[in-house]
Amino acid sequence: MSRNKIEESLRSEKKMSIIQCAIGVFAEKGFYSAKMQDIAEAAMIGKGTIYEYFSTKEELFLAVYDYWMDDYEMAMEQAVESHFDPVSKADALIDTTVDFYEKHAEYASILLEFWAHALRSKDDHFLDRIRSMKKKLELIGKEVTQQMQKLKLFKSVDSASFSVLELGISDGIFLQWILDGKSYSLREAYKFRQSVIGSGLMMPALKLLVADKIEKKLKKGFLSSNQS
Amino acid sequence: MSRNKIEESLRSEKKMSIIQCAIGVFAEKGFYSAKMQDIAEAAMIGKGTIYEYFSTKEELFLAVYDYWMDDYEMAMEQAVESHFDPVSKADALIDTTVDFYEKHAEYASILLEFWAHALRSKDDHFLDRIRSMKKKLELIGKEVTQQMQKLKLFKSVDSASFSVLELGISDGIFLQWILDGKSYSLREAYKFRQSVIGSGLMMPALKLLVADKIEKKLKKGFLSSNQS
Amino acid sequence: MSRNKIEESLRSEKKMSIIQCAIGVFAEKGFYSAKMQDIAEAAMIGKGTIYEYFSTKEELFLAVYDYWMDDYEMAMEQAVESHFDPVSKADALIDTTVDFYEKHAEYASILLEFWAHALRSKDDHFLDRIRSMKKKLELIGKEVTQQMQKLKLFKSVDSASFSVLELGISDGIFLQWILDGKSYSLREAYKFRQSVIGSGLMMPALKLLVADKIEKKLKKGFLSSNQS
Amino acid sequence: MSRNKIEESLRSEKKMSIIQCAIGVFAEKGFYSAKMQDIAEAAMIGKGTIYEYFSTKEELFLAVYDYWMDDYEMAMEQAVESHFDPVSKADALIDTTVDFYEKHAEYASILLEFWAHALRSKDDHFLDRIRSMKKKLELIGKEVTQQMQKLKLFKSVDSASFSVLELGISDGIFLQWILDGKSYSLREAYKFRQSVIGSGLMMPALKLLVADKIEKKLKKGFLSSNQS
DNA sequence: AATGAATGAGCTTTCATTCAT
DNA sequence: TATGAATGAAAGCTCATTCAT
Repeated sequence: MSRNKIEESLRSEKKMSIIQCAIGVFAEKGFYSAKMQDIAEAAMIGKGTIYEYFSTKEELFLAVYDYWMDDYEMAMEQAVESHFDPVSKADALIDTTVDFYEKHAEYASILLEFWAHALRSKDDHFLDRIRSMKKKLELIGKEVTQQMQKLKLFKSVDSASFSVLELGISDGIFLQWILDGKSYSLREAYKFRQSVIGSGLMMPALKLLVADKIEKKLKKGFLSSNQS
Repeated sequence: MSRNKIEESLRSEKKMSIIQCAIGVFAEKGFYSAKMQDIAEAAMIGKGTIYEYFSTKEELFLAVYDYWMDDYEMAMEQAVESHFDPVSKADALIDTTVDFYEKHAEYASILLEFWAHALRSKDDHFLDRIRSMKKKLELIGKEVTQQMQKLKLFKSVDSASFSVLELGISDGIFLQWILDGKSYSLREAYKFRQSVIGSGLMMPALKLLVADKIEKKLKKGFLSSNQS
Repeated sequence: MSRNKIEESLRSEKKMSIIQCAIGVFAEKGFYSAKMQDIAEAAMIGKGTIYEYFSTKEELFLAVYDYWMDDYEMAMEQAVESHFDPVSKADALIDTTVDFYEKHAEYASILLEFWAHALRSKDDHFLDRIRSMKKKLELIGKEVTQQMQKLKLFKSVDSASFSVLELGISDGIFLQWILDGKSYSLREAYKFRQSVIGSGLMMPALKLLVADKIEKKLKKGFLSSNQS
Repeated sequence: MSRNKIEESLRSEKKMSIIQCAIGVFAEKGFYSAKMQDIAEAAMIGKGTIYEYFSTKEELFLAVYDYWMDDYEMAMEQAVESHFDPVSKADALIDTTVDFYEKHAEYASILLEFWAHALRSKDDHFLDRIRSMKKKLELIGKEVTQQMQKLKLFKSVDSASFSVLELGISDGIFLQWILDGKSYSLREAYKFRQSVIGSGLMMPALKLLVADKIEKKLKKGFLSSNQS
């Protein structure tokens, strides 16, 4: 590696370190109550040093979001790529999402605040990031849905609409879970959701195979604490 | 009405007026960027006067949320009470929700911010309000679901879990709709959701009646702009 | 006086009080080293209060300059108006200038800094003030010069150019006096200047009357400390 | 040249290069707004390198002033030395001054700021430089004046006072010229000044020779744009 | 009750200076 | 010698809150 590249890499590493520290502070205090001082202290650097890497607090906030979403996106992409049949893919996507959300549950407030920020911000910078992320996820969902349909596993349904709906449901469940104080299993909630939806969209062929399991799941719900 | 009561009533009216003006300001600027001065100006009163009714900015923010949620709650309660059969009730709930969300779309960022605020706040004040609201809505959902099941319209499903899921889905769809720039019809998205879920949970008796309609809806999706 | 006017007047008074305190601080420390805190302390008010009257530090600086120049301008106008013959007017103008400069000698650095600021400032706000002030003084000088010429006391000279020159000379002498540590009498320096110039521009009629006096003045100079 | 001397010389050269670059930056932005970074960039060296040559920003500012004044002083000394008769010397001094000021007009704000700085500075460091410079120029002026008197070209006038006055006038005219946006010829203004003063101090012998020219100059002034 | 002038804690951001390399 | 990453003191400005009227 050339001298230049090493420096570049060091710089990038330090940037990451700041971002990681910032995540914790933003999550705990929120964008406005998080002070640059706090973040600097968390990263054990001088206040001014942050400004060597990010020109404003807002930019750092954006970087935090990006860092996080890149992580999620990569995980999701890997999930689809490592499976061949769409049913496994769908399962893997849910698993990945649940893993991610469970791991980052404490940072949920950042997500909410970021969305709020984006909705209000004059420039579309923030909103654009969110939408570009959503587009990618919608695409993944759409493809899996279409594969399901091709294999006659799913009824005929507008795959784009369904993908958007799925995304909304996913965020919605996560949100409830957080607001409910994580008092139940997020994974079970996702599976329950899958049962409800699957129950409606599966073609008879597939349905027969899993009908019993689904029926049981529906009856059981996800609120009882001891899940099998 | 006694002298005292009249005064009390006047006081309450003024409080409402402040809240109503505050909603707009909070929605536009967000909690932190909204200035007490802005709110005072919007309400055409002096800055100090706000403090006669609310002791801090945070308390006013809380009042704004309460005011809003009370509205929603009342509308929802009225929706269930004015219908007898559960199917109409379910339809009415959706209608009410869509009406409410469409009407207050511009205030969505408050909701997000409030949630974020609540998740972070040391005291559970904020979170408690949210949960108490959620409990009420979950109860309504649970009852309707149980009625559906009693009438053999719905499959056997844990009504509490289902109600929680429904709430999450509802918020999730709204959120996507907002983040997507309200580029499609919120009502159609809700109906699509209903078709997906209904398709899975309806008992054959009910299903036969609406199978065609549902099938069409699923095929069509909600993203095409000109909805019938 | 109406309620409104009283308030307006109080406000104006407070503004003046801030300006007066700011003059001292700006003079002592210079624009950049003068802290808003310092000025607030000098005025015995809170830091924030200054911002109720001036929106930025720069605006306060401008106000300080204006306050000062208005003073000077008024004194100069009064000087010309209270005399009828141009010779007395010229004497009065010099007296007024010397009085003013002697009184405000300690604030000279503000003047210099203001000029420097004006020369650099992107917007012509500052420069415009200076020029408008200069225009007024030039006009006064021009009129007196023309009156002198009309009365055949002065040789034929371009009155506008002469007025500009006089202004430059006036500022220049003041500047030297300050930089020389006020080691001689400013008034004597001005009179010396008047002798030098008068000696050149007076018509014989006037010259004869004052030739002796002028000659003495020129010989004596203004550097010897004990002036008669 | 010894190894040591060569290094010394190189060091000195680099110092000069920094000073020259600093002049431009100080002039454009002013002492406070000029950033060491800007200066480093202008000199195409690292920020830290400046500190190898100047221990503080203030010292660099001082060096800039010295560099500049040394230039002026040398030019003035050369002007007197290269002429023998005092009239030519006086003309040469004016020419040199005008040349210098015209060439460095853009740096005028530095001069003003430096003066302001000097007047305020606790230590007399800055003020001493200015005074030592002034002393040299006053001496030059005094000698020329005395030569004029010796040759009976000038009336009897206190040469020291006159020299101080001349210096003040010179700075004053320059200042006006700058503040007036250089809207007229600085050289013409200086010549006009010379006519006014010369007219008063010349002895009849010299006066007769140039009376016509002077009279014309006085009538014409220096404000009309197309000068002959 | 209603007001808005006054306040000062507290913020982000800047930048001269240092120092390890 | 030359560098520029790191630093933290410092300052302008904001705004929730207070309180005299």
